[in-house]
Amino acid sequence: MPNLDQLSAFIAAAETGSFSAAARRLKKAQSAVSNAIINLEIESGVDLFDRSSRSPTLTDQGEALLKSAYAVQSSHHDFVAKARALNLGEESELCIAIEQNISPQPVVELLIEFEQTFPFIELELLDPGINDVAALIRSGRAHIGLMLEQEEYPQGIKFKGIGHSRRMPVCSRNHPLAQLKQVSHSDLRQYRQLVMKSLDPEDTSHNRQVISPKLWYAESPFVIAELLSAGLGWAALHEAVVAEQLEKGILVVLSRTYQQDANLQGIDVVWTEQKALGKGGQWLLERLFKLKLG
Amino acid sequence: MPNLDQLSAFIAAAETGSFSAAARRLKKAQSAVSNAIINLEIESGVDLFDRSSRSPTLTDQGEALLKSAYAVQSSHHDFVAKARALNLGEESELCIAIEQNISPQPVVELLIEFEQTFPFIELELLDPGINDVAALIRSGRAHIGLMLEQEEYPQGIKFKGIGHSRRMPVCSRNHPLAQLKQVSHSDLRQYRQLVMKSLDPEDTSHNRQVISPKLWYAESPFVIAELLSAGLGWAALHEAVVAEQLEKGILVVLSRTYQQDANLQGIDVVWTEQKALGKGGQWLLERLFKLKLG
DNA sequence: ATCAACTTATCTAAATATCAGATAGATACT
DNA sequence: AGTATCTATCTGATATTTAGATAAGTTGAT
Repeated sequence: MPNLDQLSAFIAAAETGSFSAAARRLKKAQSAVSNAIINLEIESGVDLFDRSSRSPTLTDQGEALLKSAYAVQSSHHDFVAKARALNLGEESELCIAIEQNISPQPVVELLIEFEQTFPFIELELLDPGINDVAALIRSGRAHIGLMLEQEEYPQGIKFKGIGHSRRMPVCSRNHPLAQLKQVSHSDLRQYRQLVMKSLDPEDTSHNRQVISPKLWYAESPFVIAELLSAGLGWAALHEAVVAEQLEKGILVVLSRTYQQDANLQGIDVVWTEQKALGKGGQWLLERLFKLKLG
Repeated sequence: MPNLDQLSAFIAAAETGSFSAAARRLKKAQSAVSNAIINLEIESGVDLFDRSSRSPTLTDQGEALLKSAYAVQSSHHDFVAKARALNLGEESELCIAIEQNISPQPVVELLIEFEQTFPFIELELLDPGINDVAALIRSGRAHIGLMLEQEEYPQGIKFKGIGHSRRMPVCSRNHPLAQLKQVSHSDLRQYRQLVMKSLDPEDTSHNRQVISPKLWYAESPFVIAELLSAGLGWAALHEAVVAEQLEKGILVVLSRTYQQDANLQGIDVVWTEQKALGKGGQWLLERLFKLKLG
């Protein structure tokens, strides 16, 4: 039953220690504050102030309720602030998809700042497998994505390169390939190759990676890394995926006799202009453009 | 500017999917709900509902603001509930002092239930050294205490025994005393004794514990246990304090040739009736009476 | 003790906000 | 077409809130 004006009067009076001062702060008549607090006391059934002296002082119970009053007031401020943010063009939610092959760390650093700047935007993070980011953007499920570059994108998708990721053939340190000083294509062909494959059945980009005729597929590079760690086959994986296992010595990089320079793959920011981005999305996009990855 | 009635109307309409149904739930006229929501939309500057079809549906922005509206409403409910609790005789805060020699664990189990039963009472826990609980109760700093029994308590303090704690002479496993099969008083007198002493300079109860002429004092039994672990002297400590270090073998109990039965010391609940306890304090007191410690 | 300067409580009348009821127009379903 | 249900809007009645004036109390200085 107590309303927000009564709570504001209560808070102002508690902070200033005077009903009159509270009235001046709130730009209301003294009688308005006095009435508000008396009514609040009647409705809540609690004596909030001890008026025996000149300046009213909070009772113990008043002190306790003051904390709850602050809680109401601050959540109300949040409501108003969120409405204002929406009015100024902030979206209410933003979904970002970062392909698993790409290290999220530089983006996470941006997001720390994002959280401060746009406290009311709800953020969702997706980490799809290879080449699935574009589909998420296109369907509207995600608003901004980071993915390994493709030769062509679905219509309506915009993209911009922001760096590179190194891809390298790796296997378990116990794998026969790991015992060779240098491996050639014909060496690789003798063992099972694990290839990343998109969820999208139309996507055929994985075919360009095929070297060995003995193939298994997985959507997630992390699943592949696990298989490799268990000693199964070899795969071309990105540094972000295998950095930790290389560090620990579980996986090793194969030295190649061939195409030493084809191992750099571009990283693109992708988004769509069909659904216009809000203030938060624009801010994030601009920051992503300034990144230099790899 | 938006008020609580408008937020209630917003929430009810969002939940029922209809302004009319919301009005029925809130027992108001349909026009009241319609006005409330329209005014809320004007004041916040956000279109909350899409009215193009028969039943209004939340816009994305409305969905976002609904969450904030819930936050305001629930904190307001908390305010009202807290006021009601205070009215029904709950204190706003309760301070419990548990002497360090006593294991807090049985009380902690009670407090789990307390937190559910009295969610609005702020609880403070103190863990004073030996014999300082009574002073905290007497000064009003704490409302309920658990302490090792004393022969007499300050005036105005009420107490009730709820169990016992075992006190035993302990020292480091590397200490010379630990090498003896059995220790006598004259053995103990040869080494430094560490004694718990109250903060209160008037308190002389530590004198009754003195055996050795080589004395050091500490307020906290845990500090004494640390000194013992480092190999310094011996002390009579309670099981709650040294259980862990006995388990690990850092400290050992000395086998005595004397008074095998004087090692049980009573545990009292103490409180005062000068300041009447509220509902929460009464509840806790009754539960403490039912405990059987030791 | 007296006074000045400040408090809070209370009263009144006016301004304001809120509400229920009636009505009209729109939508969905039979 | 007909029925039921919905929302927006208008209107007058009701309730609440407000400012201003006033009374009475407190504080601290003179």
